[in-house]
Amino acid sequence: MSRSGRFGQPDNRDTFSLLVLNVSFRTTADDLFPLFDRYGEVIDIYVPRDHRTGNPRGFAFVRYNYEDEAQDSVDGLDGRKVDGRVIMVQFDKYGPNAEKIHRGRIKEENPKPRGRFRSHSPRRRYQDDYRDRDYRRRSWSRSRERSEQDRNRDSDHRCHSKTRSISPDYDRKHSRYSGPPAHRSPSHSRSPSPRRAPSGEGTPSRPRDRPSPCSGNP
DNA sequence: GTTGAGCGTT
Repeated sequence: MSRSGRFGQPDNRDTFSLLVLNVSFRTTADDLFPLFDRYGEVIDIYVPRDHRTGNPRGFAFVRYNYEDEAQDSVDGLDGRKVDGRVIMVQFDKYGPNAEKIHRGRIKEENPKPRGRFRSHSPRRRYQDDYRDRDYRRRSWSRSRERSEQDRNRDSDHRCHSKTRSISPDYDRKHSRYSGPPAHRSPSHSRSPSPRRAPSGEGTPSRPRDRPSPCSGNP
């Protein structure tokens, strides 16, 4: 629940979401509530956190009922120092009302760029990013092939400097921690491990299946 | 425990 206390039911349909960037890691929704509530009625405030550490990511989302209040909040809180950090308030580009923001009078009512903190913030257009992001996702198929090649090359490069002085036994014992890069992914579904020793010899390594290019390659 | 461009959960 994004309710930070007395927040009612947030309506994503008629509400305007504001993105607050440059927020201190210690700043919470409760700290931003009195600040944004001054310029208008805050519907809801949400501060995304990291799933790994649980720490805030450094930005928050503020929802308003009317764009007027949102714009007023942006004009008033944008560039304001909060918790010793200068925050940047701007409209979200992913919200349902993103189009209204672009075609709305928000842009017209702001003909004079304050140029206070936007000068050193060369943020790219999200429209292009959105398309670019989709393009990257489709390139994942080819990314896999490149991954194998890179890995192969890495193996070759390693046999020229390290594997040379290390015994296979030593590598095998420590191969569990420094060998497979997927040791950090507990998900079994993600790592099907297509190449696994069919014989239960108890040797995770496959010296026979994968001959060393150093010795078998003059 | 850290960090500093960016886009979010029941």
